[in-house]
Amino acid sequence: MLTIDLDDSTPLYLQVSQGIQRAIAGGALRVGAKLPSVRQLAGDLAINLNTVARAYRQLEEQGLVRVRQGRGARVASDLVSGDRSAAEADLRRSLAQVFSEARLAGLDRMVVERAARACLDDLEATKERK
Amino acid sequence: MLTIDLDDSTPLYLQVSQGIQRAIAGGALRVGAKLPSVRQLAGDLAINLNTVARAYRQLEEQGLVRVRQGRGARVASDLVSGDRSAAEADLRRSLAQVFSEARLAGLDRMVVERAARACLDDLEATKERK
Amino acid sequence: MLTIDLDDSTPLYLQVSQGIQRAIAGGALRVGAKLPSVRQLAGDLAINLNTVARAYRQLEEQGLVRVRQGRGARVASDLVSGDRSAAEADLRRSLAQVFSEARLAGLDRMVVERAARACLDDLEATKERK
Amino acid sequence: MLTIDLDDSTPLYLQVSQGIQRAIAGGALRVGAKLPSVRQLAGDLAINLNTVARAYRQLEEQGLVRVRQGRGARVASDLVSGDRSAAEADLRRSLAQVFSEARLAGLDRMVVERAARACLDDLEATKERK
DNA sequence: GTGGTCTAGACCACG
DNA sequence: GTGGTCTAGACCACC
Repeated sequence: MLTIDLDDSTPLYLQVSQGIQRAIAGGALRVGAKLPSVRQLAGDLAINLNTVARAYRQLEEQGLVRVRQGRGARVASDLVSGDRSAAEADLRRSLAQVFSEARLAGLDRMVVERAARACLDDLEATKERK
Repeated sequence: MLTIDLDDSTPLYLQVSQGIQRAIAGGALRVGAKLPSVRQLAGDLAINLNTVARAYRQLEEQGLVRVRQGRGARVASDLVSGDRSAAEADLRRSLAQVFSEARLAGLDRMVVERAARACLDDLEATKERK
Repeated sequence: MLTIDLDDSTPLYLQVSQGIQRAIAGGALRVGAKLPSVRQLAGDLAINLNTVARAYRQLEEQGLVRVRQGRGARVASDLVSGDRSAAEADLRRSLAQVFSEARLAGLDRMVVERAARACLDDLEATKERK
Repeated sequence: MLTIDLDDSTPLYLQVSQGIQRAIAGGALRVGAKLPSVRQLAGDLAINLNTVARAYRQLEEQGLVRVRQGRGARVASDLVSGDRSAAEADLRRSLAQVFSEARLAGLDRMVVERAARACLDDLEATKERK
């Protein structure tokens, strides 16, 4: 579920933290769920321990995860604090770029719309089964 | 229409090339249209000349723009080459991340859907007037 | 009066020992007073027995507390040994940091001064009633 | 002005970031001022480059510093965002602990008061000379 | 030249 | 056994 792609230019620690973010947003990781240990996850993903630690630190700073010395990390929340309208502006900016790239790549509007709907549905899927 | 945000951590040259990509995708810049000169754009945006040059070089590598010595740069195409299905996979990956972030920020599904629709409509708007 | 905050990143054993230190400094626990047993306090605070034991050990090393096998722990002193001028240097270093953080957080000088006075007063309050 | 104490159990990266925080709070580093480069500061303090980088990253996350690729770091603000009343609660908690330690070390109230006043004065000193 | 990322490996602190 | 810190050194991205 959490995969890393060495050919992706996104920093590894971001690939890790974003993967966990998606799992939290989608409900695969509920509040209170335990995350794998830094060492374990580093081993599974075949990346360095410090890289995973940095990802966890970032998630903790966002308030999504709570790390406790010697007791591992748990999901603390499924909401990040911050300005709602700023978030919406960010969303629009990101979507404008993503959609532009898709259209330039030759995907027509219908394909893009379908992909968007599918992604949104995926996101809710696990959540509903609560 | 092309703006630079120095507080955005996105590299300057990417902000430039992405802005031009969006203009091409949205039809504001049609095939054959002349781009401002490197020197001029650098002056307008108050950034380094090399930074703009790098953005143009990137666009040329994508095949969107054709730069000719001494005669400026023109839009060469509104399609980048590349595998269609790879593009769709990229799109889904990007959307999954963008939507996750929006949901974690507290935006509900309806707001996200509306934003997506609005962005897609914006993208077509200019194009239709062809 | 002694509370544990699991969301505080301060190690649990330090939260315990510091709480007892404050009680001794403020006179709530006088020299000779009996401390709760390790087992009892661990139960009350719902934390591990070893954690409390470690706090007591630290207090004993400072000379504030004397633990006697099978007879519990008592306050041995309300003074820690050590260089007076070193303590003053420590105090200044700590205050410089604490005040800086307060000012950066937007608290103005008057608020900070009032808080300092209030804390000092609190500390003496119980003591005076000796 | 910024010194590192290897005998202090405070993590090095925190010693660095706190030192810079104090300089900003005290006005020694005004908004817009350039910080030394990561490499330079690491060299001056004889610590590892990554340790300084982590301190800078932390300051950037707090919004006090703005780091720009290839162009170094500058002071972005002398205020951290956050709840004012939470900051005051933090202040009181910190002061309670610091004052307790001072009293236990044998410093009498007058000495502590004088130290507090001196620290506050120091903090304002540079600022006033604006 | 600037900062960013990643690795490898060691040691410590915590519960 | 958990995470935290620090180091050393390499390579890359940016302007």
